[in-house]
Amino acid sequence: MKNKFLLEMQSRGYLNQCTDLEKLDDICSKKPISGYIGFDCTASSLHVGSLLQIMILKLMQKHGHRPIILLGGGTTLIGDPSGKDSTRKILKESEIKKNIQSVKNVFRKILNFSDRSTKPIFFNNAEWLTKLNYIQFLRDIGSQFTINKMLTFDSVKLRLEREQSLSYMEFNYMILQAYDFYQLFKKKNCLLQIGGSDQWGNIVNGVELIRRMIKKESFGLTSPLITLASGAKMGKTEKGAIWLNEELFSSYEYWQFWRNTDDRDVKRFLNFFTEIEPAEINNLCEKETNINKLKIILANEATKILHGKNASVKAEKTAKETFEGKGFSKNLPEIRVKTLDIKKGITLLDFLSKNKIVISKSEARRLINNKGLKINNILIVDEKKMLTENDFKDKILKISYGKKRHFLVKII
RNA sequence: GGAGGGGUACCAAAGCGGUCAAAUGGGGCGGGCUGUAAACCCGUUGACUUCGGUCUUCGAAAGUUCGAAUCUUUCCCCCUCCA
Repeated sequence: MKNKFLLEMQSRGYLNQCTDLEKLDDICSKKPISGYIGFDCTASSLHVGSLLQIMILKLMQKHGHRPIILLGGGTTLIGDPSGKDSTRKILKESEIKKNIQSVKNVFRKILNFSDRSTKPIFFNNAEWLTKLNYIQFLRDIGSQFTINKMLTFDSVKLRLEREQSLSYMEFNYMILQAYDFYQLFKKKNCLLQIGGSDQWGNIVNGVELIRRMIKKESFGLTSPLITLASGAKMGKTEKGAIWLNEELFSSYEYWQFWRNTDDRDVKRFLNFFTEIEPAEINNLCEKETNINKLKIILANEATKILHGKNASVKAEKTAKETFEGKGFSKNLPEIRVKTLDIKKGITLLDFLSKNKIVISKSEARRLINNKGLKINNILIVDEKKMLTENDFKDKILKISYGKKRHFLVKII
């Protein structure tokens, strides 16, 4: 391999499988290409599970290629059966529209829109999919696919083997995705489709469709499925997803997410989720004996890419003040209360549940009994405690839920 | 279409008339150790509570009973085998 883009893909561990790596290498070396990745719009934000794909788009830009982002307004109407045991709930068109708008913001933050030659292009496949004429589509596109072959794809095969139902609607998903690639190829000369390893079947179908329809060559490439050292899938934790949109997951929480990376994942993640050169990462990992320093670098770099330098610096400072100092940082999540409410007095239990720090008062009682609640770093033992003005210093008070979750309560 | 098995908390799985807010394991949460990691150890894991209890929960509804996750009926859903 000689192409810098592909070489870096490989050394960062983004490369899993490619339809024809040698030829792609050749083409990429000669001229800039366009490549696309499709994203579902089933939620108003993407989560870190999609971040690797976005990093790949960013890497394309770095090496002068143009990313195309396909937001699946049309395919989200159907639902991809890949890797799913059951049909997922079907969203309303209006919801999908809203999701698309919201998801676009993440790309605007992460990718570079100022360089003309690599400026990303957004597409919504609803543009062509919703206009299809069924009979025409069957004749032109449907005739290119055999059921025999479709049945052999994992997304279908696994469902059938497990005797889980697969609706005719979902069965069509792969054809539609293949058709997307064909459309992008025609519209923007998009030569490459990238996706997670679970997308391999869908991608190959697209490559094949293009070959059959217009006798042109295109390429497919997949990235590996990332799992955490603990075995869990990247992106969702028990507490909820690690969202990329700030409204759903603050930059401080995001920084904390990376800061809390498992030791065993640190080096991989530096390669996956930062823009530090791979050689430099090797160097760092060899030189730095304190792995926590590396985790801070990871958190800083990853946060910078999504939320910007300022947010990253602020998050690091907040973390430092909160975990290393005895005082409390001004940048912790804030809860505002009115003077009057405090003057009247409120039980701690009511306060915690009213401000959604706990889900129920039982949870709060349990927490106190388990020595997990602190106010201004002082352990609370009395579950009947009242919250009064005396608990505040300069109208501020810190509540800690365990060692990691802290809130500032301000009287306004 | 025929025969059988099953639906229990976040998940898996026991319980099969009262002592069941429901064993056990996993997961989660809190604490300890430590490094905001992992491993390990301890505690906790329906809601409300004046800490006496009260209310809701074992696929859904109705019923039997002093008393039902447990028994009966109907309905819904899943699985296995045969056609």
